[in-house]
Amino acid sequence: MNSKRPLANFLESFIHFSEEEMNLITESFEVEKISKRQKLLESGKVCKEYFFVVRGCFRMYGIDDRGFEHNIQFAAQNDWIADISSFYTGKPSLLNIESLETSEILKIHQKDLYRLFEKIPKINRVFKVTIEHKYIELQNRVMQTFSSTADQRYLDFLEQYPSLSNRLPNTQIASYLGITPEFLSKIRKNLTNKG
Amino acid sequence: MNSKRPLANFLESFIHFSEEEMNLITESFEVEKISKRQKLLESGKVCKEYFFVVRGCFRMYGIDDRGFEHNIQFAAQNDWIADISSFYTGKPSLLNIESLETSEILKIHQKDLYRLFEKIPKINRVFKVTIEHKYIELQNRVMQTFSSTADQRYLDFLEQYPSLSNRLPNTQIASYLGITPEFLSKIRKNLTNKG
DNA sequence: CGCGACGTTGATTTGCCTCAACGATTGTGG
DNA sequence: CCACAATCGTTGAGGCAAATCAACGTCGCG
Repeated sequence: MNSKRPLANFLESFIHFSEEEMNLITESFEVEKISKRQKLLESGKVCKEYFFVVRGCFRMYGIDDRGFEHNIQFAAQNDWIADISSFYTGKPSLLNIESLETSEILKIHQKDLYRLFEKIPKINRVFKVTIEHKYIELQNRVMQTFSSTADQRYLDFLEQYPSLSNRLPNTQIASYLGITPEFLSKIRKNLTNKG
Repeated sequence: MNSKRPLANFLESFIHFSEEEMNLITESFEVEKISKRQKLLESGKVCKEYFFVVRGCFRMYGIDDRGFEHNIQFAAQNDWIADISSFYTGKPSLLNIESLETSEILKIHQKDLYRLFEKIPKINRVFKVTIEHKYIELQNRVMQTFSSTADQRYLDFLEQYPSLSNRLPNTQIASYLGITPEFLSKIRKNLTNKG
């Protein structure tokens, strides 16, 4: 199946898998086309699936007491997304996952993933490394949030995620940075005046 | 060795290890007494060791451009601490790890940990779960930072980490919450007036 | 004892939010 | 293919949460 090629490539970039192993893996995933603004996970439900993004873009976000949304992370092609907290604890998720573009994903159900972990233990490593990456990202983000003002964080975002900042609406970027869209607009105005 | 007992208990709470396995594991760790304000890791150096806290308390923190410190996380007894980012990438750390009390730790060198991963693969699971916990903690923290004001975050901290909030100086808690000690003091005053 | 870390308080400033209003752009159904 | 709604980006006036700066009291400890 053609849309499973990116997953195979992604996995191979970590460890080599035999053809048999790779078949077992890719067969455990299901292709799905996702329209814009479609939800993969809704808060209150348990996250039972892990998603690999083949093409398109997603955001994971929470909603606070006053009804405001806050983006926790984005995921574009060749990235993974799931509410790890809910997935591993089995508790209802506090977060939502939603597409920001027409997208295509590969999804694997929890029980199939656990079966893969048993049958092909070395695939554990891929998921361990993936979480480590996301952990590091969050750690940097906490540090950055406490260290710098919003305009610096915006500049850092542009530099760190050029491919994302091109395609995302500013409202989504503002939500990720923890500021209002209005204030981001003012930051952008200031920057063009200077640059 | 008596001070390795807590580690053995911790590991057993996840998976069972044979006596032989457990010996191999505990022998890979070295006991170390740590005095107050002693550093286990200094920014600029590569984090080559993973630490298990037997007793006492530590903080991991970064220093921003203006010289201000920001606490990323605390670790008390039965918790792990290391700069995972530096440990796994091999790059110099941006963070510091420092004791806040007289403490006792078990430390394992990277090469010994990797040897354990090979010889006793199932121990991987313990470290995977540990990182997942810390990932979830960070995720909640980002969400909380963007959602609520400092007094709410302070109350949440008291509730979530009662054993830490008892023993930590308020300056350290303020640094963790991302506010100044002065402002935390004002928050506390307001709360006592109300309560 | 005297020094350094810690906690507190007040006056002032600032980064960012709130609310309201208004173009521009996109998209969607008739 | 146009009309209209919805989303997005911008601008301005005013307000609030938290920082800054400075001063001072307390406590533990070498």
